Amino acid sequence: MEKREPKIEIYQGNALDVLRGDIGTFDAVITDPPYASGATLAGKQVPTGKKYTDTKGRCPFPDFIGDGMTQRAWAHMMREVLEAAREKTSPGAPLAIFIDWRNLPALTDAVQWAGWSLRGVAVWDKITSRPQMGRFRQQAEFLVWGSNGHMPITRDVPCLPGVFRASNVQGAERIHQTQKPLEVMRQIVRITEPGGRILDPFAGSGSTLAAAQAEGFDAVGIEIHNEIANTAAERLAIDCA
Amino acid sequence: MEKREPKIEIYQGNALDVLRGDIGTFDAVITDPPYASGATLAGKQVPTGKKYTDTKGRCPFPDFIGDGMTQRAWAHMMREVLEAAREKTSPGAPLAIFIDWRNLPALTDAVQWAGWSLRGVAVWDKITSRPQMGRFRQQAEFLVWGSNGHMPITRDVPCLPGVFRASNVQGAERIHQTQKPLEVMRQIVRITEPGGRILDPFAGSGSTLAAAQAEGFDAVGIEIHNEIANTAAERLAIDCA
DNA sequence: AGACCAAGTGAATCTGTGA
DNA sequence: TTCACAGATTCACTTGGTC
Repeated sequence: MEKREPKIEIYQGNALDVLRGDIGTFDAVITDPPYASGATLAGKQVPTGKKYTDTKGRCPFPDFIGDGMTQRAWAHMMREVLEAAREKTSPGAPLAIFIDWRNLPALTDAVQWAGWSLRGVAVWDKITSRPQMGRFRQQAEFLVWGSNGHMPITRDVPCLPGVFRASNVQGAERIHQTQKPLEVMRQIVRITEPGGRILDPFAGSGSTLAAAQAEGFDAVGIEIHNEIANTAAERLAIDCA
Repeated sequence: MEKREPKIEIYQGNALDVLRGDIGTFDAVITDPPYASGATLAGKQVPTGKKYTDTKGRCPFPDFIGDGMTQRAWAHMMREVLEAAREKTSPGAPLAIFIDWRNLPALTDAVQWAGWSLRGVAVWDKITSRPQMGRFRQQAEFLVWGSNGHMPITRDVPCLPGVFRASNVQGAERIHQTQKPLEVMRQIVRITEPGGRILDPFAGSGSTLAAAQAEGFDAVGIEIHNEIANTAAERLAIDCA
């Protein structure tokens, strides 16, 4: 059998608006949303430009939209997007969402409110991170995952790891602040059944899409920020819709 | 300077009752509570003996009390115990609690309701676990940690890892179903300032106490189950109060 | 090398209740 | 009595490590 080239698409726009349009159905939802990490407590939001700066105060990346929300507003937004996504998703399809420890409880709530079955929390071990005297390192990010209702174990998908060990993307490879390593994303997209079509409603630099491409899945990304969407399209050598 | 032998104590009884008595003050709270993981949904409680069996249906360890509660009741119990513990704890003292992914959101709530400042989530990577086709392995447990109010970074404590990789305790070493590896516990108790006194309100097999002993901290454990308390006391070569 | 094991899980089967 | 449904019980099972 001849190998078909996977079809990868990016839409520039708001996830909810795009999901309300005619974009077909999906067999997996895999994403890395903005984290609202400046806003664990109301009134403590930090402008994004101040947070992701290097030691000299430079911030080489565009701000995200969504970061800087309060956790309440963020959870509400996530629930709406996840619900809209679920409505375009086949029964039993998997869901996988990256999150940090601060927003993990809010996200597990949002996932369940949106009608997904919560099934577990996997871990990305970044191996290194900024050390802090007298504390445990902030060395891991989390992958909350679940399914659209009942998920039979007879799907044509192997057993996948529960901890991914990989260093952060650094140097010229890195085109987005919170970019996930391709080797990690390639393992994660394999939760999709062969031939499946993946949705990433917060596509960012397009790591999910690149992994889908590498593993032979069709994929659709949505990215609200124009500049980031164009960078991702360039990386994937496709046009941005 | 001569090295003093650390003082390790175990009380057999209910954590709340013992904490209301005269047991002095503490410089850290480190524990591994029952997870109530059979009861994520009300009405779905599984008797402990049925859950942690091997492939032949054997279960060589006694049940724990607390497992099999609904998540609501469990969260309420945790809040009460953590609040009572905090009242016996010095300002800025660290808190560290093991939990699985099901109860992590409920626990972060309980920690905050009990007046502790939530500071992070570390990870124990168990390396192996039961595989399941088409899923991410359930390969990690979590360590929710925080402090009793403001926690200065000038404490005399080094930088500690955010991910602990260690295999489960197996064979004759294992005296409790859910025993944590000593090498992991030794790293965790080091969150305590030198010379500090550690409280474990759910002592179980006494891994926290053994680690405290090995690292030179005083420690007090509370264990409700008589048989388990005696086994722990034996392991630590002390008497059970 | 080989046996054994995993803070389990899903599917199939059995049991009990109410219409 | 039969059927529908929910809850409870039983059982088969998977990978990679450790002993």
